[in-house]
Amino acid sequence: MKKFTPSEIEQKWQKIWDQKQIYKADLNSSRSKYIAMSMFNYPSGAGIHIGHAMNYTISDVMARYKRQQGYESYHPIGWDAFGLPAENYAIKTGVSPQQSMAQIIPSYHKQYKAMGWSNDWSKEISTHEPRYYKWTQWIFSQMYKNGLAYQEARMQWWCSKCQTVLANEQIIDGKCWRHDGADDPIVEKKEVKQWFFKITDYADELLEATDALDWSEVVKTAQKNWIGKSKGAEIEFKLSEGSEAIKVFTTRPDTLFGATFLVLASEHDLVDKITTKEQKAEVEKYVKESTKKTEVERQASKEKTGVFTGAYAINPINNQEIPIWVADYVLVGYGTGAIMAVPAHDERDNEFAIRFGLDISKVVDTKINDITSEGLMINSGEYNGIQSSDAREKIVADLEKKGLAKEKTTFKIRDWSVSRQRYWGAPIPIINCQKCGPVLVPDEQLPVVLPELDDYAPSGDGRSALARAKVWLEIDCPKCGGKGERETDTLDTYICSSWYFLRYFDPQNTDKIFDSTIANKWMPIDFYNGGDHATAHMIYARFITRFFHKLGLVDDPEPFKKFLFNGKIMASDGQMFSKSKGNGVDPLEIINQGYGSDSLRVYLMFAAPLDLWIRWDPQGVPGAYRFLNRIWNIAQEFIDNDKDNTESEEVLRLIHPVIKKVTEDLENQKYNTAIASMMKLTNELYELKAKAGFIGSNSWLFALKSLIQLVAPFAPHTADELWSQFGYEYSVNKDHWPQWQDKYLVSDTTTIVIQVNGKVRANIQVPTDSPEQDILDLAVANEKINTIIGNNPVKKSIYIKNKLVNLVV
RNA sequence: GCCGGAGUGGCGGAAUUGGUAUACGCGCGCGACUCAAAAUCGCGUGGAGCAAUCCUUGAGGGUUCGAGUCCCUCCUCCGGCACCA
Repeated sequence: MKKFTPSEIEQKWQKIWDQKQIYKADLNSSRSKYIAMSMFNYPSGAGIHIGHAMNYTISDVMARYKRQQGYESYHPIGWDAFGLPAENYAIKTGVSPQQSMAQIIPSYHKQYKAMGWSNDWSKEISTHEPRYYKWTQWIFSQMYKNGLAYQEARMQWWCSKCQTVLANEQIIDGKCWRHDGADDPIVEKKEVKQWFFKITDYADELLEATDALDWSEVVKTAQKNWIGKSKGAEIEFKLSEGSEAIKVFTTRPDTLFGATFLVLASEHDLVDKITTKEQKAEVEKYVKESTKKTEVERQASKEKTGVFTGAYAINPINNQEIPIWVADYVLVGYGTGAIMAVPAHDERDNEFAIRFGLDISKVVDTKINDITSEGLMINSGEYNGIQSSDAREKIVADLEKKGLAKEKTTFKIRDWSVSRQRYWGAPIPIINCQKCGPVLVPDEQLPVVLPELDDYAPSGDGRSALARAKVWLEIDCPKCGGKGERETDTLDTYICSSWYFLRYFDPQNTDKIFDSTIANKWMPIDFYNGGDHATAHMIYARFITRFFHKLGLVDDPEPFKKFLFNGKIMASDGQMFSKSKGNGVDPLEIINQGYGSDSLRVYLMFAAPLDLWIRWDPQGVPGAYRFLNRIWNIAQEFIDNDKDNTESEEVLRLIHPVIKKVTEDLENQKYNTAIASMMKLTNELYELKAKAGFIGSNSWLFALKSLIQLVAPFAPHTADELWSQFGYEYSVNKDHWPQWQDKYLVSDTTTIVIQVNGKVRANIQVPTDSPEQDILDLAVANEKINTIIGNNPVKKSIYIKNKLVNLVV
């Protein structure tokens, strides 16, 4: 009897898979397509850890399962290579990021292959290669040409450690996402000229399409909140003096009679113009201080702050003169950067009014403790007595006739800032001409190749290291031929990752970003998973795909048909894995201990439902190993034994329900219960073997063969080895999935539970589908039941077919 | 504060969606094999009780023949958003 030696068989099969290219997908195949993938990886010097092992195994199992079912299954591979870590490493060591990627990526190949992931290496891509980022730059050009890319000076979040601008989603608790430790600085604001993509143009359609997605609910909610649509009205308040007017956005126009003052954001354009001489010094001081303050500081002080401008505006509904204030609780980036304050019906305004002694006027009759709810209108002139929800529309309609209001919808989502003042990214294909301003690099001159440098540190003036690359930098304007300079900003790496899945279908194309015919055959991605990026990456990818859809490049506007937001794996002590804590677990270490990657894969997929966070259990892999070893041993026993041609219904009734269960569980990514049912089956086969010894029968062979097929997505090496030992044609990992037969799902006898008053008292064996009366007779006749019921008459009985009977006495 | 999700043995977790609660695994205990250990195999394992039996899905109440599952009140934990007008 052969021993189970994962280290031998895993290497053997990895070699064979490589040689025979079993996982190479034929993109033009006439089979039905299936594509499963996890978010691609950022290659770092540290290599993969157990969290990656979990992520990538999830999609590999799906890809393998579908491949076994006969689909043309594509499990692509690529690298998200641009970004700060490689650049920081380059700054420290002088080794160029290009060079370190050339070293790191091959070492990742080894790790990925050791995990037994069924990637198609022939179509590998990496975002840092010019042949890839040529098309990242092309996307920028297309955005520009379609009016969706623009440049604007804005106050931006700035990380003094990275020396770069940060997007909102890169700020965690007021600190840079890469520098969020206790000693790290809080992000600052700095005025920088930035390139933006107009994602706000797509806000509505992104939101509309969210509900229909087959995605983890948490992610859909997060995206909806992020887009943050609210319907309301824009209302114009004329100033008491002068011709200026202030527009405010409100979702509660019904409370307009209660608007007793206006508040402008510190950065609002009119602050300067309207402030009176007397108030000027105080306002200027306040504005200066509050713009310097970071988000954290603003939130930290719960006390509302603000200052009176000295100016007044006219409430358009009742012509009352109300004061205009400046306060930092009003945000410049949302709505119009100005609000009408209704202290009677808004908690923040209420707090502010109390602090500064401003008028509070109740205009909706609400419950005492709930000032923000709806009710009947009061103190509102002709609108008194009607529902506030009706007044909302009426007031807007009435003011609209006078040109003082209109219905308006606003969004929380901001345009996507895509400029980074860093070296290691795709250069923005723009030439800044002294005469013409920014001019697009002509498409035929793409890619703008990133030059290798001696020093990769940012130039300190806010520009990237590219500002020092003289030869590269200086270039004539493509429009007028005059002197120009290349843009030194590079593109946010989120752009690289927002379209990579499409390049998987045509990775070598030098003429087009991808061939639409192939892409349309393969899109959308059938299965996508990851444990991060519920908003940023997942929204950007949707945005870019929708943009491509409008360009006519893809038919389907949504990229990911199914998205699983999986949980993460933590250290045994409940902390996150981290290098500094030294609590990391290296998958290769587990594999090399002799357990093999199959056991690791089984453990990771068995430990819990995939959306749950799990703790690393050192006993888990040995447990999974034991299970595979049991399959191995029972298979060896069959091989070593004499065969007969007998059939056993008992065996078939064990295996067929498991085939059904595992198939259905895989469809729903319920891997843990799929594995549990295979473990249970294995145990039952052992029991049966001890009891009745079916080892050499046809049915036994069928059961073992099916079990090997079922376990193959999780333990592909072990499965292929046993498959070949059974003498079947290479490979179980392609086109071999068992089919269950319904006739073996039901047994001819069933256990019926007998309850008395809802409590389980006995169970009886009866022929399946017995008539109700037979069951009731048997139940009442049952000795144990009889003693419980005694002389009490059965008042009522409930019978659930083939399950239970409940006697009420 | 708001929006999600979840509380089940010593632990990770099952439960056909209202029908035998604790599947499967880990851990633990006992036994077989062994000079011994490991590995492997077998048996046991929610709690209380000698037992019959009783109790048990965060707490309390309700609906029902029957509730982990549905409804109400409360508590705790996790995740996301957070002065978004």
